[in-house]
Amino acid sequence: MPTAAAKQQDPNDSKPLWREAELRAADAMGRLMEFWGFRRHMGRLWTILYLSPDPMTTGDLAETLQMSSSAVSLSLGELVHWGAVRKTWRPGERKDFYQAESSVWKLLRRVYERRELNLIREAIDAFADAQRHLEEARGELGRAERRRVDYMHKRLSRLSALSKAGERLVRLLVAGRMINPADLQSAEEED
Amino acid sequence: MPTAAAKQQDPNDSKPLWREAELRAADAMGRLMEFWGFRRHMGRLWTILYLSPDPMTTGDLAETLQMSSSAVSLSLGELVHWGAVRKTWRPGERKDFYQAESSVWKLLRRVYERRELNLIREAIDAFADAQRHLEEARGELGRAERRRVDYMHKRLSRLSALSKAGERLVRLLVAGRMINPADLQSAEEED
DNA sequence: CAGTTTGTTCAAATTTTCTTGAACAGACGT
DNA sequence: ACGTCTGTTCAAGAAAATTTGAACAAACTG
Repeated sequence: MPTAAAKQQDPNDSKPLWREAELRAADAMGRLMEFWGFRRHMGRLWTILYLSPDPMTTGDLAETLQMSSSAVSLSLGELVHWGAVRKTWRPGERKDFYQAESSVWKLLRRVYERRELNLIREAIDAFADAQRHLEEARGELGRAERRRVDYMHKRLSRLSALSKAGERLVRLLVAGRMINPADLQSAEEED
Repeated sequence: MPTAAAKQQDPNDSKPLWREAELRAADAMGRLMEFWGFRRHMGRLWTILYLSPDPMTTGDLAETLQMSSSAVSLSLGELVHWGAVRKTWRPGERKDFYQAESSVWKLLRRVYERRELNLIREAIDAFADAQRHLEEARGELGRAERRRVDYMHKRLSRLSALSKAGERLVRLLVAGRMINPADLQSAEEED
């Protein structure tokens, strides 16, 4: 039975010496991207492209990362959708070529813009909704419950304030403007 | 066969009118926390505690959120570990009581500190390792491969610079100091 | 126009993660 | 010291996600 090592060392494969280093870097970036809410493969693919001087085909990528062509297609498509990878074209070649959009920062900005800002806004809405609910129900309550509801209302206001401060902060980040994290702190200190 | 609605309306359960609002807010926060890399339940639990004027027991929480006691125990333990929830004690009562640590900002800071900074540092190390690998291998390569390796080396330097800028940025955020996101941009512009 | 080559989509299968119930352990009151 | 109540841990089961191979579609070649 062939060992894992034997399987890795395909005799006809002129695997470059630096491939291992490349893969390790790609994996580190994959982990990072996973933290941002992407698939690990997306980070790996992007890195391989980023480190390559020339555009690559899906076949190259599949072989380098030992992925199935469908997995490559899926994650690569998502990268293109996020603007992290560009499809390029080569005269005389039938295949599509891909190259990394080199601005990581641009990519991160887009992530925060589309994913995080939306989430925060949804939360802000939910808090406001909850408050409205409380106000409507307040009339029908006894004294004890009314106190409890008032407490919740106040706390929800604080969560709202905090979320709005967060939203502002992310918007500034996306716009590349200076940020003062102390704003967040003060948003929950005032009571 | 009892419908879901019937199951929810336990006749003996004096479910307060505002419970629904509370749950909705809790869920919004759960989603947000999920984005930070936590379990949704952690956000939900924390929110219920945060909105409650009095400390609560695990039983209260399990009932409110319809969770099993083990699930409560698990997620609550993690919240305590992260410093987002405090165990409090009540004279004459045998149960443990829990209350939310009210500073969300403190919690977020801790997240960035422990989770994100570590990840970034690991990535920085991986990039440096990869570069070292390349340097070692460089001698044994032909001309074409050498050019390729040099390219990778340069790109890895850029990734390193970017990661370090990110690390700095997060550290400033954690310290509550002013942040200039333009640093990130410039980290990858210089070539 | 038929035959290749390349890329995408989809359902099935695998892997991973989450959840649960039961067993265990600790603390308290009698 | 025993029984009861509370909280935690763990292995089994359920749910969710990722991955894959195969079928399909599209674009080019001869």
